[in-house]
Amino acid sequence: MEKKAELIRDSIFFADIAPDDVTEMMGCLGAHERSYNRGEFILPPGESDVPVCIMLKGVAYVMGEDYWGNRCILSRVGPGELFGEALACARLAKASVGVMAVEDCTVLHMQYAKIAFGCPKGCMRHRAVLSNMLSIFASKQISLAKKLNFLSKRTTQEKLLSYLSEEAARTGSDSFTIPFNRQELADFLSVERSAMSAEISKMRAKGLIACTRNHFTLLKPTENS
Amino acid sequence: MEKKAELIRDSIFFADIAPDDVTEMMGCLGAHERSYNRGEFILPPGESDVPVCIMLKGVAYVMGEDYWGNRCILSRVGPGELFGEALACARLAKASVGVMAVEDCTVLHMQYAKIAFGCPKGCMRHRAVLSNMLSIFASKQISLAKKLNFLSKRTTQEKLLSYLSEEAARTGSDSFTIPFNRQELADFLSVERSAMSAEISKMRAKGLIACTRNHFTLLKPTENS
DNA sequence: AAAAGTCTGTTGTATTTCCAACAAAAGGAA
DNA sequence: TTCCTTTTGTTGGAAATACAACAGACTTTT
Repeated sequence: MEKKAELIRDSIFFADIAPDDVTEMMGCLGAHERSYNRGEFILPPGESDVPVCIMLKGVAYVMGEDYWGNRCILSRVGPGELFGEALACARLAKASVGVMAVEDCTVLHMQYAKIAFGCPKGCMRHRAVLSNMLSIFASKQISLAKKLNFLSKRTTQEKLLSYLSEEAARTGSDSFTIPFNRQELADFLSVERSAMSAEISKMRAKGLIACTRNHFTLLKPTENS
Repeated sequence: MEKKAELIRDSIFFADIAPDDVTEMMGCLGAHERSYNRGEFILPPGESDVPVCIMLKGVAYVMGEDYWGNRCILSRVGPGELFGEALACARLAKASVGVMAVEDCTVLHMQYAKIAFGCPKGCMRHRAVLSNMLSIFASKQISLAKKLNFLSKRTTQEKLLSYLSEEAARTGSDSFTIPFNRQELADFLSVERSAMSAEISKMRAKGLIACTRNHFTLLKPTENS
Protein backbone atom coordinates (compact mmCIF):
# COMPACT_ATOMS: atom_id res chain seq x y z
CA MET A 1 0.00 0.00 0.00
CA GLU A 2 1.62 3.20 -1.15
CA LYS A 3 -0.56 5.42 1.03
CA LYS A 4 0.52 3.76 4.25
CA ALA A 5 4.20 4.20 3.48
CA GLU A 6 3.53 7.86 2.77
CA LEU A 7 1.62 8.31 6.00
CA ILE A 8 4.47 6.79 7.96
CA ARG A 9 7.13 8.84 6.23
CA ASP A 10 5.17 12.05 6.62
CA SER A 11 4.16 11.54 10.24
CA ILE A 12 5.66 13.96 12.74
CA PHE A 13 7.13 10.98 14.50
CA PHE A 14 9.59 10.49 11.64
CA ALA A 15 10.21 14.16 10.90
CA ASP A 16 13.78 15.00 9.81
CA ILE A 17 14.47 11.40 8.86
CA ALA A 18 15.12 10.42 5.25
CA PRO A 19 12.42 8.17 3.71
CA ASP A 20 14.91 5.36 3.11
CA ASP A 21 16.09 5.54 6.69
CA VAL A 22 12.50 5.32 7.91
CA THR A 23 12.03 2.05 6.04
CA GLU A 24 15.26 0.76 7.46
CA MET A 25 14.26 1.68 11.02
CA MET A 26 11.08 -0.37 11.00
CA GLY A 27 12.82 -3.51 12.13
CA CYS A 28 14.88 -1.59 14.63
CA LEU A 29 11.70 -0.26 16.30
CA GLY A 30 9.97 -3.62 16.36
CA ALA A 31 7.33 -2.26 13.97
CA HIS A 32 4.53 -4.35 12.54
CA GLU A 33 1.08 -3.69 11.15
CA ARG A 34 -2.19 -4.97 12.55
CA SER A 35 -5.77 -4.62 11.46
CA TYR A 36 -8.81 -4.22 13.68
CA ASN A 37 -12.49 -4.49 13.01
CA ARG A 38 -14.88 -1.74 13.86
CA GLY A 39 -15.81 -1.87 17.54
CA GLU A 40 -12.72 -3.84 18.50
CA PHE A 41 -10.27 -2.59 21.11
CA ILE A 42 -6.94 -1.60 19.58
CA LEU A 43 -5.57 -1.00 23.06
CA PRO A 44 -7.79 -2.65 25.68
CA PRO A 45 -8.03 -0.86 29.03
CA GLY A 46 -5.82 -2.06 31.83
CA GLU A 47 -3.10 -3.69 29.74
CA SER A 48 0.58 -3.48 30.42
CA ASP A 49 3.35 -3.26 27.84
CA VAL A 50 1.32 -1.05 25.51
CA PRO A 51 2.77 -0.41 22.05
CA VAL A 52 3.31 3.04 20.59
CA CYS A 53 1.01 3.26 17.57
CA ILE A 54 0.55 5.21 14.37
CA MET A 55 -2.91 5.05 12.82
CA LEU A 56 -2.57 4.09 9.16
CA LYS A 57 -6.21 3.71 8.23
CA GLY A 58 -9.46 4.40 9.99
CA VAL A 59 -10.52 6.32 13.07
CA ALA A 60 -10.48 5.36 16.73
CA TYR A 61 -11.62 6.89 19.99
CA VAL A 62 -9.60 7.07 23.16
CA MET A 63 -12.17 6.06 25.75
CA GLY A 64 -12.36 6.17 29.49
CA GLU A 65 -14.57 4.00 31.64
CA ASP A 66 -15.65 4.85 35.17
CA TYR A 67 -16.55 2.87 38.25
CA TRP A 68 -20.18 2.53 37.23
CA GLY A 69 -19.32 1.43 33.71
CA ASN A 70 -20.13 4.72 32.01
CA ARG A 71 -17.96 5.28 28.98
CA CYS A 72 -16.83 8.57 27.57
CA ILE A 73 -14.78 9.77 24.63
CA LEU A 74 -11.50 11.42 25.59
CA SER A 75 -10.11 12.11 22.14
CA ARG A 76 -10.17 11.07 18.52
CA VAL A 77 -7.35 9.50 16.56
CA GLY A 78 -7.18 9.82 12.76
CA PRO A 79 -4.80 8.61 10.03
CA GLY A 80 -1.17 9.60 10.52
CA GLU A 81 -1.60 10.35 14.20
CA LEU A 82 0.44 8.86 17.01
CA PHE A 83 -1.33 7.33 19.99
CA GLY A 84 -0.56 5.11 22.96
CA GLU A 85 2.71 6.93 23.68
CA ALA A 86 1.61 8.17 27.06
CA LEU A 87 0.22 4.81 28.13
CA ALA A 88 3.32 3.01 26.87
CA CYS A 89 5.63 5.42 28.58
CA ALA A 90 3.86 5.78 31.91
CA ARG A 91 3.37 2.02 32.47
CA LEU A 92 0.45 2.46 34.78
CA ALA A 93 -0.66 -0.55 36.78
CA LYS A 94 -4.23 -0.10 35.68
CA ALA A 95 -5.12 2.55 33.20
CA SER A 96 -8.89 2.82 32.88
CA VAL A 97 -8.37 4.07 29.36
CA GLY A 98 -8.59 2.14 26.12
CA VAL A 99 -8.56 2.82 22.40
CA MET A 100 -11.44 1.49 20.34
CA ALA A 101 -11.78 1.35 16.55
CA VAL A 102 -14.84 3.22 15.31
CA GLU A 103 -14.10 2.11 11.76
CA ASP A 104 -12.04 -0.77 10.43
CA CYS A 105 -8.50 0.28 11.25
CA THR A 106 -4.94 -0.51 10.30
CA VAL A 107 -2.33 0.38 12.88
CA LEU A 108 1.45 0.40 12.98
CA HIS A 109 2.74 -0.97 16.27
CA MET A 110 6.15 -0.07 17.65
CA GLN A 111 7.82 -1.12 20.88
CA TYR A 112 8.33 1.67 23.35
CA ALA A 113 11.46 0.12 24.81
CA LYS A 114 13.11 0.02 21.41
CA ILE A 115 12.24 3.68 20.85
CA ALA A 116 13.49 4.88 24.21
CA PHE A 117 16.47 2.61 24.77
CA GLY A 118 17.14 0.93 21.43
CA CYS A 119 20.10 1.25 19.14
CA PRO A 120 23.06 1.15 21.55
CA LYS A 121 25.18 2.89 18.94
CA GLY A 122 23.19 6.04 19.61
CA CYS A 123 22.72 6.74 15.95
CA MET A 124 21.37 10.06 14.75
CA ARG A 125 18.11 8.59 13.53
CA HIS A 126 17.21 7.31 16.94
CA ARG A 127 18.02 10.61 18.45
CA ALA A 128 15.77 12.31 15.90
CA VAL A 129 12.90 9.99 16.79
CA LEU A 130 13.32 10.72 20.49
CA SER A 131 13.40 14.41 19.80
CA ASN A 132 10.27 14.12 17.66
CA MET A 133 8.53 12.20 20.39
CA LEU A 134 9.37 14.95 22.88
CA SER A 135 7.89 17.51 20.49
CA ILE A 136 4.73 15.49 20.08
CA PHE A 137 4.36 15.17 23.85
CA ALA A 138 4.97 18.88 24.27
CA SER A 139 2.42 20.00 21.73
CA LYS A 140 -0.17 17.56 23.05
CA GLN A 141 0.45 18.85 26.56
CA ILE A 142 0.04 22.43 25.45
CA SER A 143 -3.20 21.81 23.65
CA LEU A 144 -4.55 19.86 26.61
CA ALA A 145 -3.61 22.68 28.96
CA LYS A 146 -5.34 25.18 26.72
CA LYS A 147 -8.52 23.16 26.57
CA LEU A 148 -8.39 22.75 30.33
CA ASN A 149 -8.19 26.50 30.57
CA PHE A 150 -11.36 26.90 28.51
CA LEU A 151 -13.30 24.25 30.39
CA SER A 152 -12.34 25.58 33.79
CA LYS A 153 -14.31 28.75 33.07
CA ARG A 154 -17.70 28.71 34.73
CA THR A 155 -19.93 30.38 32.18
CA THR A 156 -20.46 29.72 28.50
CA GLN A 157 -19.47 33.27 27.65
CA GLU A 158 -16.15 32.98 29.47
CA LYS A 159 -15.45 29.68 27.77
CA LEU A 160 -16.15 31.24 24.40
CA LEU A 161 -14.06 34.32 25.11
CA SER A 162 -11.05 32.35 26.26
CA TYR A 163 -11.27 30.05 23.25
CA LEU A 164 -11.66 32.91 20.78
CA SER A 165 -8.87 34.82 22.45
CA GLU A 166 -6.57 31.82 22.14
CA GLU A 167 -7.53 31.39 18.51
CA ALA A 168 -6.72 35.05 17.85
CA ALA A 169 -3.32 34.60 19.49
CA ARG A 170 -2.66 31.46 17.49
CA THR A 171 -3.50 33.01 14.13
CA GLY A 172 -1.90 36.29 15.08
CA SER A 173 -4.94 38.30 14.06
CA ASP A 174 -8.09 39.68 15.66
CA SER A 175 -10.03 38.31 12.72
CA PHE A 176 -9.97 34.59 12.01
CA THR A 177 -11.92 31.54 10.93
CA ILE A 178 -12.42 28.67 13.38
CA PRO A 179 -12.34 25.00 12.32
CA PHE A 180 -15.67 24.15 14.00
CA ASN A 181 -19.29 24.60 13.19
CA ARG A 182 -21.60 25.54 16.05
CA GLN A 183 -22.35 22.00 17.15
CA GLU A 184 -18.70 21.00 17.12
CA LEU A 185 -17.67 24.14 18.97
CA ALA A 186 -20.30 23.42 21.61
CA ASP A 187 -19.05 19.85 22.00
CA PHE A 188 -15.48 21.08 22.21
CA LEU A 189 -16.33 23.54 24.95
CA SER A 190 -18.70 21.10 26.67
CA VAL A 191 -21.72 23.35 26.51
CA GLU A 192 -25.16 23.25 24.93
CA ARG A 193 -25.30 24.36 21.31
CA SER A 194 -28.39 26.55 21.44
CA ALA A 195 -27.37 28.17 24.70
CA MET A 196 -24.01 28.89 23.16
CA SER A 197 -25.65 30.35 20.07
CA ALA A 198 -27.68 32.63 22.26
CA GLU A 199 -24.56 33.65 24.13
CA ILE A 200 -22.80 34.50 20.88
CA SER A 201 -25.69 36.76 19.98
CA LYS A 202 -25.43 38.54 23.32
CA MET A 203 -21.70 39.05 22.89
CA ARG A 204 -22.32 40.45 19.44
CA ALA A 205 -24.95 42.80 20.84
CA LYS A 206 -22.54 43.93 23.56
CA GLY A 207 -19.94 44.77 20.92
CA LEU A 208 -17.40 42.26 22.19
CA ILE A 209 -17.17 40.34 18.96
CA ALA A 210 -18.39 40.31 15.40
CA CYS A 211 -19.05 37.11 13.54
CA THR A 212 -20.58 35.56 10.49
CA ARG A 213 -20.68 31.79 10.54
CA ASN A 214 -17.21 30.48 11.31
CA HIS A 215 -15.47 33.80 10.93
CA PHE A 216 -14.99 35.79 14.12
CA THR A 217 -13.53 39.20 14.87
CA LEU A 218 -12.58 40.30 18.36
CA LEU A 219 -13.29 43.90 19.27
CA LYS A 220 -11.44 45.81 21.94
CA PRO A 221 -14.06 47.27 24.25
CA THR A 222 -13.28 50.91 23.49
CA GLU A 223 -16.76 52.06 22.51
CA ASN A 224 -18.52 50.13 25.23
CA SER A 225 -18.31 49.37 28.92
CA MET B 1 22.80 24.68 50.12
CA GLU B 2 22.43 21.01 50.90
CA LYS B 3 18.68 20.97 50.36
CA LYS B 4 18.95 22.13 46.80
CA ALA B 5 21.43 19.44 45.86
CA GLU B 6 19.11 16.88 47.39
CA LEU B 7 16.12 18.22 45.53
CA ILE B 8 18.01 18.01 42.26
CA ARG B 9 19.29 14.50 42.88
CA ASP B 10 15.88 13.25 43.98
CA SER B 11 13.88 14.87 41.19
CA ILE B 12 12.26 12.51 38.72
CA PHE B 13 14.24 14.23 36.02
CA PHE B 14 17.44 12.65 37.32
CA ALA B 15 15.96 9.27 38.29
CA ASP B 16 18.27 6.30 37.75
CA ILE B 17 21.34 8.52 37.67
CA ALA B 18 24.01 8.29 40.36
CA PRO B 19 24.33 11.42 42.55
CA ASP B 20 27.92 12.01 41.48
CA ASP B 21 26.94 11.74 37.84
CA VAL B 22 24.18 14.29 38.39
CA THR B 23 26.71 16.80 39.68
CA GLU B 24 28.95 16.08 36.76
CA MET B 25 26.12 16.57 34.27
CA MET B 26 25.29 20.09 35.40
CA GLY B 27 27.81 21.67 33.08
CA CYS B 28 26.86 19.35 30.28
CA LEU B 29 23.22 20.51 30.50
CA GLY B 30 24.10 24.16 30.69
CA ALA B 31 22.66 24.31 34.19
CA HIS B 32 22.72 27.40 36.39
CA GLU B 33 20.72 28.75 39.28
CA ARG B 34 18.72 31.95 39.35
CA SER B 35 16.64 33.65 41.98
CA TYR B 36 13.42 35.57 41.49
CA ASN B 37 11.48 37.90 43.71
CA ARG B 38 7.86 37.35 44.51
CA GLY B 39 5.66 38.62 41.68
CA GLU B 40 8.46 38.45 39.12
CA PHE B 41 8.11 36.43 35.93
CA ILE B 42 10.37 33.38 35.90
CA LEU B 43 9.33 32.69 32.34
CA PRO B 44 7.69 35.76 30.79
CA PRO B 45 4.93 35.06 28.25
CA GLY B 46 5.84 35.13 24.60
CA GLU B 47 9.55 34.39 24.93
CA SER B 48 11.53 32.11 22.69
CA ASP B 49 14.37 29.83 23.74
CA VAL B 50 12.76 28.95 27.05
CA PRO B 51 14.87 26.99 29.54
CA VAL B 52 13.79 23.74 31.13
CA CYS B 53 13.53 24.44 34.85
CA ILE B 54 13.49 22.67 38.18
CA MET B 55 12.04 24.62 41.08
CA LEU B 56 14.51 24.56 43.96
CA LYS B 57 12.78 26.90 46.38
CA GLY B 58 9.44 28.62 46.42
CA VAL B 59 6.18 28.30 44.55
CA ALA B 60 5.15 29.64 41.15
CA TYR B 61 1.99 29.68 39.07
CA VAL B 62 1.78 28.86 35.41
CA MET B 63 -0.47 31.63 34.13
CA GLY B 64 -2.34 32.29 30.96
CA GLU B 65 -3.42 35.67 29.70
CA ASP B 66 -6.21 36.25 27.23
CA TYR B 67 -6.97 38.86 24.59
CA TRP B 68 -8.66 41.16 27.06
CA GLY B 69 -5.86 40.89 29.60
CA ASN B 70 -7.64 38.55 31.99
CA ARG B 71 -5.22 36.30 33.77
CA CYS B 72 -5.85 32.81 35.06
CA ILE B 73 -3.90 30.14 36.90
CA LEU B 74 -3.21 27.04 34.85
CA SER B 75 -1.16 25.08 37.35
CA ARG B 76 1.06 25.32 40.40
CA VAL B 77 4.76 24.48 40.57
CA GLY B 78 6.38 23.50 43.85
CA PRO B 79 9.91 22.53 44.97
CA GLY B 80 11.46 19.65 43.05
CA GLU B 81 9.05 19.94 40.16
CA LEU B 82 10.01 20.33 36.52
CA PHE B 83 8.44 23.10 34.46
CA GLY B 84 8.95 24.86 31.17
CA GLU B 85 9.65 21.59 29.33
CA ALA B 86 6.63 21.87 27.08
CA LEU B 87 7.30 25.51 26.23
CA ALA B 88 10.98 24.82 25.62
CA CYS B 89 10.27 21.85 23.46
CA ALA B 90 7.38 23.21 21.42
CA ARG B 91 9.09 26.50 20.54
CA LEU B 92 5.88 28.35 19.90
CA ALA B 93 6.10 31.67 18.16
CA LYS B 94 3.97 33.31 20.82
CA ALA B 95 2.91 31.34 23.84
CA SER B 96 0.41 33.34 25.86
CA VAL B 97 1.61 31.47 28.92
CA GLY B 98 4.07 32.57 31.55
CA VAL B 99 5.36 31.40 34.91
CA MET B 100 5.23 33.83 37.80
CA ALA B 101 6.79 33.51 41.26
CA VAL B 102 4.22 33.72 44.04
CA GLU B 103 7.00 33.53 46.62
CA ASP B 104 10.69 34.29 46.38
CA CYS B 105 11.98 31.47 44.22
CA THR B 106 15.23 29.77 43.29
CA VAL B 107 15.21 27.94 40.00
CA LEU B 108 17.64 25.64 38.20
CA HIS B 109 17.81 26.50 34.50
CA MET B 110 18.87 23.95 31.89
CA GLN B 111 19.13 24.29 28.12
CA TYR B 112 16.65 22.23 26.19
CA ALA B 113 18.96 21.79 23.23
CA LYS B 114 21.64 20.27 25.43
CA ILE B 115 19.12 17.87 26.92
CA ALA B 116 17.68 16.75 23.62
CA PHE B 117 20.74 16.82 21.38
CA GLY B 118 23.71 17.16 23.73
CA CYS B 119 26.50 14.73 24.40
CA PRO B 120 27.34 13.44 20.95
CA LYS B 121 28.86 10.33 22.50
CA GLY B 122 25.35 9.20 23.39
CA CYS B 123 26.31 8.35 26.93
CA MET B 124 23.96 6.39 29.14
CA ARG B 125 23.30 9.28 31.45
CA HIS B 126 21.94 11.41 28.68
CA ARG B 127 19.76 8.59 27.54
CA ALA B 128 18.42 8.18 31.08
CA VAL B 129 17.56 11.89 31.21
CA LEU B 130 15.71 11.68 27.91
CA SER B 131 13.82 8.64 29.09
CA ASN B 132 12.94 10.40 32.35
CA MET B 133 11.74 13.41 30.45
CA LEU B 134 9.48 11.20 28.34
CA SER B 135 8.05 9.70 31.53
CA ILE B 136 7.40 13.12 32.99
CA PHE B 137 5.65 14.22 29.80
CA ALA B 138 3.59 11.05 29.77
CA SER B 139 2.40 11.29 33.34
CA LYS B 140 1.60 14.98 32.97
CA GLN B 141 -0.37 14.20 29.83
CA ILE B 142 -2.32 11.47 31.58
CA SER B 143 -3.22 13.63 34.54
CA LEU B 144 -4.25 16.48 32.24
CA ALA B 145 -6.43 14.11 30.23
CA LYS B 146 -8.08 12.86 33.38
CA LYS B 147 -8.84 16.34 34.64
CA LEU B 148 -10.20 17.22 31.21
CA ASN B 149 -12.48 14.25 31.51
CA PHE B 150 -13.85 15.51 34.82
CA LEU B 151 -14.34 19.07 33.64
CA SER B 152 -16.09 18.03 30.45
CA LYS B 153 -18.97 16.69 32.50
CA ARG B 154 -21.91 19.07 32.57
CA THR B 155 -23.21 18.73 36.12
CA THR B 156 -21.47 18.92 39.46
CA GLN B 157 -22.64 15.43 40.32
CA GLU B 158 -21.13 13.93 37.17
CA LYS B 159 -17.88 15.74 37.80
CA LEU B 160 -17.76 14.37 41.32
CA LEU B 161 -18.64 10.84 40.27
CA SER B 162 -16.00 10.73 37.56
CA TYR B 163 -13.38 12.11 39.91
CA LEU B 164 -14.25 9.72 42.72
CA SER B 165 -14.37 6.85 40.28
CA GLU B 166 -10.91 7.70 39.04
CA GLU B 167 -9.62 7.97 42.58
CA ALA B 168 -11.05 4.52 43.37
CA ALA B 169 -9.30 3.09 40.32
CA ARG B 170 -6.05 4.75 41.26
CA THR B 171 -6.01 3.48 44.82
CA GLY B 172 -7.45 0.12 43.81
CA SER B 173 -10.19 0.27 46.40
CA ASP B 174 -13.80 1.41 46.69
CA SER B 175 -12.88 3.15 49.90
CA PHE B 176 -10.24 5.85 49.92
CA THR B 177 -9.14 9.22 51.25
CA ILE B 178 -8.80 12.16 48.88
CA PRO B 179 -6.02 14.76 49.18
CA PHE B 180 -8.41 17.74 49.08
CA ASN B 181 -10.69 19.45 51.50
CA ARG B 182 -14.04 20.65 50.21
CA GLN B 183 -12.84 24.03 49.00
CA GLU B 184 -9.85 22.57 47.19
CA LEU B 185 -11.94 19.85 45.62
CA ALA B 186 -14.40 22.46 44.39
CA ASP B 187 -11.57 24.52 42.90
CA PHE B 188 -10.09 21.44 41.29
CA LEU B 189 -13.41 20.54 39.66
CA SER B 190 -14.22 24.17 38.84
CA VAL B 191 -17.49 24.25 40.72
CA GLU B 192 -18.93 26.15 43.64
CA ARG B 193 -18.08 24.75 47.05
CA SER B 194 -21.48 25.03 48.69
CA ALA B 195 -23.29 23.68 45.65
CA MET B 196 -20.87 20.78 45.62
CA SER B 197 -21.43 20.14 49.29
CA ALA B 198 -25.16 20.02 48.67
CA GLU B 199 -24.59 17.65 45.78
CA ILE B 200 -22.51 15.34 47.96
CA SER B 201 -25.38 15.23 50.43
CA LYS B 202 -27.80 14.25 47.68
CA MET B 203 -25.50 11.49 46.45
CA ARG B 204 -25.21 10.20 49.97
CA ALA B 205 -28.99 10.24 50.33
CA LYS B 206 -29.34 8.34 47.05
CA GLY B 207 -26.98 5.65 48.30
CA LEU B 208 -24.35 6.28 45.63
CA ILE B 209 -21.58 7.05 48.05
CA ALA B 210 -20.74 7.18 51.71
CA CYS B 211 -18.37 9.74 53.11
CA THR B 212 -17.03 11.35 56.23
CA ARG B 213 -14.81 14.33 55.61
CA ASN B 214 -12.10 13.34 53.15
CA HIS B 215 -12.83 9.64 53.23
CA PHE B 216 -15.18 8.37 50.53
CA THR B 217 -16.66 4.98 49.78
CA LEU B 218 -18.30 4.16 46.46
CA LEU B 219 -21.38 1.98 46.60
CA LYS B 220 -22.58 -0.15 43.72
CA PRO B 221 -26.24 0.73 43.17
CA THR B 222 -27.62 -2.68 44.09
CA GLU B 223 -30.11 -1.60 46.71
CA ASN B 224 -31.31 1.40 44.78
CA SER B 225 -32.36 2.43 41.30
C1' DA C 1 -36.36 26.75 -9.60
C1' DA C 2 -38.06 23.64 -6.22
C1' DA C 3 -37.13 20.43 -2.65
C1' DA C 4 -34.57 18.42 0.86
C1' DG C 5 -31.22 18.73 4.15
C1' DT C 6 -28.11 21.14 7.17
C1' DC C 7 -26.76 24.88 10.00
C1' DT C 8 -27.83 28.72 12.85
C1' DG C 9 -30.49 31.80 15.84
C1' DT C 10 -34.53 32.50 19.01
C1' DT C 11 -37.59 31.56 22.69
C1' DG C 12 -39.90 29.58 26.91
C1' DT C 13 -39.68 26.32 30.56
C1' DA C 14 -37.47 23.19 33.74
C1' DT C 15 -33.35 22.31 35.95
C1' DT C 16 -29.01 23.42 37.83
C1' DT C 17 -25.61 26.33 39.54
C1' DC C 18 -24.01 30.43 41.80
C1' DC C 19 -23.84 33.37 45.66
C1' DA C 20 -24.36 34.97 50.20
C1' DA C 21 -25.51 34.20 54.62
C1' DC C 22 -25.91 31.37 58.29
C1' DA C 23 -25.79 27.10 61.26
C1' DA C 24 -23.50 23.02 62.77
C1' DA C 25 -19.45 20.34 63.52
C1' DA C 26 -14.56 19.63 64.24
C1' DG C 27 -10.20 20.69 65.88
C1' DG C 28 -6.64 23.99 68.50
C1' DA C 29 -5.15 26.95 71.97
C1' DA C 30 -5.50 29.20 76.29
C1' DT D 1 -13.71 23.40 79.66
C1' DT D 2 -14.26 27.54 77.10
C1' DC D 3 -13.19 30.37 73.35
C1' DC D 4 -11.77 30.83 68.76
C1' DT D 5 -10.88 29.36 64.12
C1' DT D 6 -11.58 26.42 60.34
C1' DT D 7 -14.26 23.34 57.82
C1' DT D 8 -18.51 21.53 56.30
C1' DG D 9 -23.56 21.42 55.53
C1' DT D 10 -27.98 23.93 54.56
C1' DT D 11 -31.05 27.15 52.53
C1' DG D 12 -33.37 30.65 49.50
C1' DG D 13 -33.23 33.88 45.81
C1' DA D 14 -30.83 35.31 41.55
C1' DA D 15 -28.60 33.93 37.51
C1' DA D 16 -27.14 30.72 34.07
C1' DT D 17 -27.64 26.54 31.63
C1' DA D 18 -29.99 22.53 29.53
C1' DC D 19 -33.52 21.07 26.73
C1' DA D 20 -36.98 21.07 23.26
C1' DA D 21 -39.23 23.07 19.67
C1' DC D 22 -39.32 25.98 15.89
C1' DA D 23 -38.19 29.47 12.20
C1' DG D 24 -35.07 31.43 9.00
C1' DA D 25 -30.79 31.19 6.18
C1' DC D 26 -27.75 28.76 3.42
C1' DT D 27 -26.31 24.44 0.43
C1' DT D 28 -26.87 20.81 -2.32
C1' DT D 29 -29.45 17.95 -5.18
C1' DT D 30 -32.81 16.93 -8.43
